Amino acid sequence: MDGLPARRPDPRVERSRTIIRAAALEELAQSGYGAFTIESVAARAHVGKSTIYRLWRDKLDLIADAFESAHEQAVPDVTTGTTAQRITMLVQHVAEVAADSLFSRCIPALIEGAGHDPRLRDFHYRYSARRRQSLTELIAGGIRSGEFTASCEPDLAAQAMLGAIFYGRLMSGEPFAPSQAPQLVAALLRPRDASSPEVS
Amino acid sequence: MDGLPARRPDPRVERSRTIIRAAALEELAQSGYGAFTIESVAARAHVGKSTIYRLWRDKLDLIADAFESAHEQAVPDVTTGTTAQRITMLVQHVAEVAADSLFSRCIPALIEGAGHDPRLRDFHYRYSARRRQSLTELIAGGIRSGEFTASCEPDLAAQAMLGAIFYGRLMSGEPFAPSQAPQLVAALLRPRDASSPEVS
DNA sequence: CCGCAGCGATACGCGTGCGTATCAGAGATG
DNA sequence: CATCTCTGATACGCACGCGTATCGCTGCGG
Repeated sequence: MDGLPARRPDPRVERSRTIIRAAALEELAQSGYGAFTIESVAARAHVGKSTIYRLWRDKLDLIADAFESAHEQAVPDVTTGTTAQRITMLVQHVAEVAADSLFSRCIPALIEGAGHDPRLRDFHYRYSARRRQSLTELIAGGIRSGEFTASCEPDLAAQAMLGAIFYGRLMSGEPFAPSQAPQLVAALLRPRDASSPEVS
Repeated sequence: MDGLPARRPDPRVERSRTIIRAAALEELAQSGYGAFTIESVAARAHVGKSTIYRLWRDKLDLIADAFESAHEQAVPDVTTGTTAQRITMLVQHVAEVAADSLFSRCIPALIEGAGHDPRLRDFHYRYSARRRQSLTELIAGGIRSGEFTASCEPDLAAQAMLGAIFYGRLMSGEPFAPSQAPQLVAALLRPRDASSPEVS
């Protein structure tokens, strides 16, 4: 039915998409959601405004797409070591990303945007939930296997770990130091054998 | 030196200030920082735009002042019970405020605004730091007095408790349930005598 | 090497919010 | 009751950003 000649895709299109998405994220990081403008993105990307409107319907569409593309910084699956070690590494990884990455600098914008656009809200909640769930499952697994005893529900422990990280990021000038991760994890998981470590 | 007749202050002025500050906070909660407009506030407060500009220099001045006035919801000084109980009550209080209060609904706006205006940033950081510090001191006191053993540095424990609360508020649809507060506190503080409570 | 798709630049109409100015009337003062 | 401050309404000029349209040019595909 399609008598179309099936022309090869022009490489310029994908190149534009990539450049513009990156510029959009930088703009979100710097200006936030409210002050985000298509014109700033165009200037930052050294691109004509029309190119942006050719590739995305509107401002919101670009923002949502930029976030979704940034999502690809997937959490690396740590599969070596004891469960406690794997948990520590996961927490440490999240702390590092939160401390310094383009995506993390966009989180304030994402929070603000989530209050305005359902599509952003869905993305934000889903993304956060996924990160939290994988940590929860790791903790639950460690408890099931008897490696340690949790001092509270796995999900609550996960929330405390992630919360500590983001509290530093969002509510104070000093981000959470990744080096504190082991201490934080140890505080919430009690090895079955060893006695509790004392802190003077 | 002042030959001024010292006229009594017109009550309408303070009344306007109060009404407009409240409307500004509601506007921040609903629209966020970026979409905040003086004209919306005026409409919401059933007040002329000129009245607002007569009492505040500009948009930022109003926002900063509205936040500072909301700050007055001071944390009640809990002074009864064991230190652990006082900590639990404090955490529970923060959780309740975070779950549902006008001020807490403004936090996304505050975070966004902190990225743009130094005055808002100072307020935000100072306010958060104060809350965190009072919790830290409470924990440190309980450790010093030998009531319990912390499983980590007091400040880190405080960060985990507050973080868990705000993670629920900002990063997922479900706010932190205040009923989880005792479990969270217990997980991070170990009574010196009793054996650790097990969670199946 | 031809033809066309994608490109940057530019200009446009529109809406919106800023911060200012003006003005008549309501309400507090004394 | 006379006075004068504060108030809400309204209009203004300005700047900015949206989303659209147009136009030559560039560089890719065939």
